[in-house]
Amino acid sequence: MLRVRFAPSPTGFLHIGSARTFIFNWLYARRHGGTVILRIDDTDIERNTQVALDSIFDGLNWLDLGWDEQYRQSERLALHKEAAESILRKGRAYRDFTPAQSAEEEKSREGGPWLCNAGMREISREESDRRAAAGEPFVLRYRVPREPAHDIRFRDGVYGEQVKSTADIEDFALLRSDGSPTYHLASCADDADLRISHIIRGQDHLTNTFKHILIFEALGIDLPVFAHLPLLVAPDGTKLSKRRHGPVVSVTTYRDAGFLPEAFINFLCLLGWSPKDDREKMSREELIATFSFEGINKSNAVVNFTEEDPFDPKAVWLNSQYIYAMPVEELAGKLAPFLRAEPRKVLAVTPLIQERIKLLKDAESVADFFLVAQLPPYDPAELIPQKGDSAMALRVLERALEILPSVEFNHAALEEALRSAAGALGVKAGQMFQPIRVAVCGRKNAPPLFETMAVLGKELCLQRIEQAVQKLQTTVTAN
RNA sequence: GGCGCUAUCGUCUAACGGUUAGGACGGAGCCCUCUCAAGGCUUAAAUACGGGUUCGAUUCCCGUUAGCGCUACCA
Repeated sequence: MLRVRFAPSPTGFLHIGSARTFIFNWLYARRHGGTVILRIDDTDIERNTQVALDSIFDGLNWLDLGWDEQYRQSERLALHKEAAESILRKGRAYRDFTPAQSAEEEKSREGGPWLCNAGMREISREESDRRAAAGEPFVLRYRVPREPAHDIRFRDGVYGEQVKSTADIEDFALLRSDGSPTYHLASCADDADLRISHIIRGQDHLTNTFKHILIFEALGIDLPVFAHLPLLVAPDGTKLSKRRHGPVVSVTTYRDAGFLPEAFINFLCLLGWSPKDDREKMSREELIATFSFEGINKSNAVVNFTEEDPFDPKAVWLNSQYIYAMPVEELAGKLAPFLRAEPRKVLAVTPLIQERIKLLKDAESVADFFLVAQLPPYDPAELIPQKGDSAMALRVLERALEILPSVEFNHAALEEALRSAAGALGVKAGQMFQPIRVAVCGRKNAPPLFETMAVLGKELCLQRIEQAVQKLQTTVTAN
């Protein structure tokens, strides 16, 4: 039975690298009919926060992929302790009574590899038991088999054969001096207990895997399959981090900007993985059917964001492709929270802005003039058409005011009326449309004029054109 | 410092010894067009460096350089 797990620790919001790890785990499980386990790795009591935990669930829920089982490490401490004791009983761990070192002392040992605190490995079991019973604090360390050293090897699903000598592995901690389990112990004990068959995680754990293999061996369980994912890095090449890069790496930032979860997932999949053909936009089903470790790249992938633009242009482009392909009713539903207008209005506006937004949030600025009662102030010079003057603008608008009351507000009738009016005035169609567009929308760049006018309605259009005429007249007299 | 991983256009990537080194995003240009978009077409842009192996290396090996990761009683 194939079982995978995603194990975030609630020390900050869910970041996009973690989200990708989750997605790849999910895809792999769905592809092979396996089980997805969400395990909250909250053994670091100092740094865990409820806000972070909520943010992780916010992000995960938004992705809408779901999972099958859920656990919390802090509720499984007895299991971790038991694992630690069993390792100690087997003689594969020892108590280290050395007091915790300060940061400065840590620095002083730089220059050579630290492997263990000399002497502590050799303390007799009797003395060790006695001192522990007397209440002396200790760190429980793995007794890494050295002298003779031997190679630990495994085959990574992505990186291939991996070898490391035990001579290069330090006696890492299993239990802290307060008795709490470290990440390595808790993670392995849980992976063993939950019968995780495939561990798919970030490449930052590649070298930790040797330690984990030692723990699994001591626990006496079969090794799972390991597959490590290349890291997501910032444009400066450093690992994405909440501290250095801020909210741009948070999944909820993407949600709030109006990414569609499908597009976001699609984008993340393309970072460090390739279907090996030229497909870019892929549905959830296609991703499940295509995903495999063979397609995963070995080198880190840059998420291309800047201070001015927090989102990778490719993510934005993919999102736009999903928006363009979406049925109007569905898109209108997604747009509603961003537009804060009545559903009927949103539905009418949606087809006009669908191809003009890349993020749902863009709708706000693209569709504003549809939704406000009063247009924000604009420069009357905008009303002047190409190769024309304010007199021409005035003639056009006044003419529009004459003919529009008797025109039915639909595409065909408006086009017919305005084109023939242009002919009668001796101006080009564009010169006719431009002043009206600005009068009605308050700016030069807007959706197609006739549909726009139809949605706005006759009354509002006439009102706005009248206002434009007044603007022009006051500027003319002022000059 | 030690150990490990990685290295193709600005970015994401394809080419698992033989290609004019392909695609996508972004850029530039053209077309379409009532503006803006969308769409179509065209274009610039890469094998980090140095040695091998081979008839032939982006591809295999070694070295250099660079980046990243681990080296915690963080995860």
